[in-house]
Amino acid sequence: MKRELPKTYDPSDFEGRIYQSWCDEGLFTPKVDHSKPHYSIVIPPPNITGQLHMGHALDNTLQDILIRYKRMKGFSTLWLPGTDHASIATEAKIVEAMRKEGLTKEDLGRDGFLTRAWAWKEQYGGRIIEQLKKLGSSCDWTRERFTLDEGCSRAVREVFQRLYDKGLIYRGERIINWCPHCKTSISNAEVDYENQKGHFWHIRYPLVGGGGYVEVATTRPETMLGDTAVAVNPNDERYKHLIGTYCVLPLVGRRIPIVADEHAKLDKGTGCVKITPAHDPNDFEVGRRCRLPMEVVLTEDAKITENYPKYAGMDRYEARKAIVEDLKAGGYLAEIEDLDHEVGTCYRCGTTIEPMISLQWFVRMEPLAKPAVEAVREGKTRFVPERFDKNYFHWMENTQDWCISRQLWWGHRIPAYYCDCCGETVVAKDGCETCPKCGGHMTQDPDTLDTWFSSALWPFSTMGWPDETEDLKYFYPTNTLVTGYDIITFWVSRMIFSALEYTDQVPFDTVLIHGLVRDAQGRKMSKSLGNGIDPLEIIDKYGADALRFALATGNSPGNDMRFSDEKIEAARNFANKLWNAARFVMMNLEIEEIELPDQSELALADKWILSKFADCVKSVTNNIEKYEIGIALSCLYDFIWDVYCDWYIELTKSALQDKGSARSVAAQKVLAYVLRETLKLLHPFMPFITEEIYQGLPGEDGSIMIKAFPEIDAIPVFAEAEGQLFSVAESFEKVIDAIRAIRARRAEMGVVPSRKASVYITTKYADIFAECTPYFERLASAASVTLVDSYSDDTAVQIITDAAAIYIPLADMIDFAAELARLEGELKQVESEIARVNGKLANESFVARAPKAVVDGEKAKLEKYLEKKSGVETALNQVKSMMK
RNA sequence: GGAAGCAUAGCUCAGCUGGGAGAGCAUCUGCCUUACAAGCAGAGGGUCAUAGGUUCGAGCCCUAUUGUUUCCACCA
Repeated sequence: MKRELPKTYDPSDFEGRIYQSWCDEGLFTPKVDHSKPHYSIVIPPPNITGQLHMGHALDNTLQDILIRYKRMKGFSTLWLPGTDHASIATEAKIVEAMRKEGLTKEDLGRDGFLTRAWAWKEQYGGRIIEQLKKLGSSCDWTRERFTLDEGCSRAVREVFQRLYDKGLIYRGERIINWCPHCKTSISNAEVDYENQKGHFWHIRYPLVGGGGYVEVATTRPETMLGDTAVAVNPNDERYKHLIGTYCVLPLVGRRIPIVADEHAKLDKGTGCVKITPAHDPNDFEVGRRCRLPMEVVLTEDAKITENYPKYAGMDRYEARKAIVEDLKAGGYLAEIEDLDHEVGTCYRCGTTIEPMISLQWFVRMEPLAKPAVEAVREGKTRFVPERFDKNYFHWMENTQDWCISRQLWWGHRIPAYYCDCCGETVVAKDGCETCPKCGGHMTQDPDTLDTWFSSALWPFSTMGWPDETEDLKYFYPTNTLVTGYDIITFWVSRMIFSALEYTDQVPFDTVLIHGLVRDAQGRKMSKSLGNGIDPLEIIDKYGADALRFALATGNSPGNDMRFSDEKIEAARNFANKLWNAARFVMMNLEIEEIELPDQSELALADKWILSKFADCVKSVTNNIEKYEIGIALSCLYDFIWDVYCDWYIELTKSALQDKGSARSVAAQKVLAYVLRETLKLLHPFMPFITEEIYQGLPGEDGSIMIKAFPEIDAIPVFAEAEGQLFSVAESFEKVIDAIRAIRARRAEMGVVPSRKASVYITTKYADIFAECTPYFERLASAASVTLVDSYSDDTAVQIITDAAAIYIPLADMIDFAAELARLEGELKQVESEIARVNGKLANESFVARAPKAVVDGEKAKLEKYLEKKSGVETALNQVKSMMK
C-alpha cells in the first residue's frame, strides 16, 4: 500500500519510523559471506563523558556515507560501533559530580566508586548510542562494544602479558608528567602546551673554598631545593677549571658538585645549568650519566615535602614566592627576567603538570615504532589526504617510551602482582594469588592503564581477538578509519603499531582524515566559549538528512569547516526541493512499475536527461572512491536541482498534460526512472528522505538501502546506444541555450512572462529545434514557434546564439538606440574572443606544443564565434536600416 | 626552534594530472509559470595575497615575502 507524500517536507514525521524499520529488518547486520568482498569500519568510540558534538556528527556522517555506499555496491559491510570508557576524563567527571555531593573517591572506596562509574556508563553511554541512531548511522548494533567490556579487557590483559614477556613493557623510575589535580601520571601525548607569562630567575651558587659563584637560571625556582649538581659543558673554557669542585646550594646549604655534561650548552645562558634529577626530564638524564642522587621536593599534590621544614606543606607557587624572597634576602638572586614560555598542562583539567620521578609502567616504543613507520612508507596504510603521513612519521620516529600506568580506578587494572613477602613481581593475565617464589600472598598493582592502551587494540579486540573468530577472519583488517587530525598521534599511530605487533597486519588500509567543525566565525566550538552547537537540536529542527548534508557538502578531507545557520538552511531547502520534485512526479504517474521505455520512444529531452544522469553517476562514484565526499554530494545537488528539477521536469510538463498519450507515458517512465535511480545515488548521503520517497514509488519493494548502487552499464538504453545518446544530448543543449537567451533578453527588456510573443527561428539544427517547439512555448513565453529559412521583419527583437538566430516581433517594446548599443557591444565581445583564439592559433609554438585536443578545441570555438559574429552583423545592419 | 595547511566574488568555500574564473548565501530586477516563495527567471560583482621564475600557456608548478591557522619539540 503506497502512501502519498504529505505536502510539506517534515523529517520528524518519518526519520524515527524509518530508522526503526531498518533495525527491525536487521539491515545493518552483515553476513559473513566469503564469496563476497567485505568492507568494514570500526567506529572511533566516542567517550562516555558526555554527549555527541558536531565533530562526532561529521565523523559519523562520513562513515555512514562510506558504509552505505559500499553496502549498495554489493560488499558485505560491517560498521562496528561502540564507546570508550575514557578513563581519566570520565573519572574526573565522576569525581566532580561526587564533589558536589560532598563525597570523595576515598569515601566510596574502590568498589563503591566503580559501581558508580558503571552506572554512569549505562546512562551516558546509552545516550550516545541513541544520538548515533538519530543521525541515521547504520551501525551493526548486535556487535556493539565497550572498551571496558569483558572481551576488550581480555585483549588488554593478553597484550600486556605478551609485551611484558617480550621485554617490551617494563616498570621503572622515570620522569613522568604528573597532574597534581588528577593525581595521576599522564603520557607525553596527553600534555598540552600553553603559552604563559613567567620569569627567568638567575641565581648565584657560591663556590666552595674561595670566593666567586656560578650563576644558573630557572623558570621554576622552587625546584632548586632538589638540585644535586650544577652542570657545565666539558668543552667550556670558562668553567673547565671548576669541574670536579663544589658549590653550595643556597637556603639548603648542601654541597653539590660541578659536573661536566653535554646537556649544558656553551652558548645558552651563562653556560651553567642547575641539575634537579627528580623534577626535570633532561636533568634526570644528566643525573643518570653523572650518578647523581635524586632529591624529591614535591608531593603528589605539588606541595613541598617534609624534608624542607621551612617550606614544607607549601603549595608549589607559594613556595616559589617564599624561596625567591629568601634568595633575594640572602643576596643570591642576580636578576629576574620576564619570559613568555610554553608550559605543559594536563589535557583533561588544564592544571600545570609537574615533571616528577615516579615508579611507573612503560611500553618500549622503539622496536614497535619501526615496523609501524615501514608499513605506512610501503603504503600498506594510506592517509587521505596524504600530507598527514608527515605528521605520523615525525611522531613515530621521535616517540619516547610510553607511560601507560595511571593512578586512577576507572580503567583496566594492570595485571601485575607483587609478593607481600619477598616483593617478587609477576605479570599474569589470568591473575596470581600466591608467590611462585616464596608462596606469599600476591597483591595486584592498584593502578590502571592509560585509556589509549585499550583504544589501540580497538580494531581487533572488538572482533574477538585473541581468539580466531569468524569476524576476525572475515572483517579484519578493516578498510577505512575515519577520524580527525587531532588524534593521529594519540590513537591512529598506536593502533597501527599495535595491530602490526599482535596481528601481523595493518589495522586498516586507509585513514580518512577530516578537520574540525568550527562555528560560523571560525572559532573552535568549546564549552567555555558557549558556542557549541548541539547536533540533536539541529536534527529536531531541520532533520538528520539536512544536518548530514550540511556537514558533508563542501567538506574536503583534512580541512576544517564552519557550521552556520545559512548552511543548514540551504541543506534543508535542498531536501525540500527534492521532496517536492518527487511529489510532482508521483502525482503525475499513471504507470504501475518503473521501467525505461524503448529507445525508439525516447524524446530528445529524455535522451538528454539520461546522459546527464550517466555523467552524474560517473562523477559521484569517482569522487566517493577518492574520498571526495563533498564533491560527490555537490555533483548530486547540481544534478537534482539545476538539471532534473529546473530543466527536465519543466521540459516534461507539456507532455504530461496529455494524459494517457504515448508521449506522456514515456515521459512518466523516464521521470520516474531517473528519480528512482537518483534517490539511490543520494541515499548514502541522505538516507531518510531517500527511503521515504522511495517507499512511495510504484512497484518498488524493500528498502532502498540494500538496492544496487546505480552504474552506467545498468541503464538499459545505454547498453545499446551510449555514444548516440551522448551526441543527441549535446545537440539538445543548443535548444536550452536558445531558451536561456530568449529569457535573458526578455528580462533585460522588462517584458513580463505573461506577455506571450511569436518566435521565429533560423537555424541549421532545424530537425532538433522542430521537435522542441513546445519547450519554447512553455519555457520561453512563446505564443508560437516558426522555423524559417530567413526572416525580414525589421521591427523584431533579434537574439543570436551560436546555433540559431531568433526573431521576436515585439515592436512596441524595442528601443532601437539601446538595441544598437547592445548589438555593438555584442559584436565587440565576439570579435575580441575571435582575436584571442586567432592569436593563440597564430602562435606557432602553441600549435606545435599544445596537445592536439586543446588546439582542436580552440579551432572549434573559432568556428562558433565566426558564426555568431555573422549573425550579429546581420542583426546590426537591420537595426541600422530601421533607424534611417 | 622544526613542520604543515590556508590566502579565489561582500560572506562561506569548490576549482581533480597547468588549456577561456565556479557554487551557495547576501545584493539588485522581474515573476503566485497548477511540485516547491524553503520557490522560478534574470543581473551585477573577482589584478585568484605580493614579487620573481618555469612554460606556447599559471588560480594551479618552483622560489622568496607578507598575513593567518594548526601540529610537533623545547626554553636549564
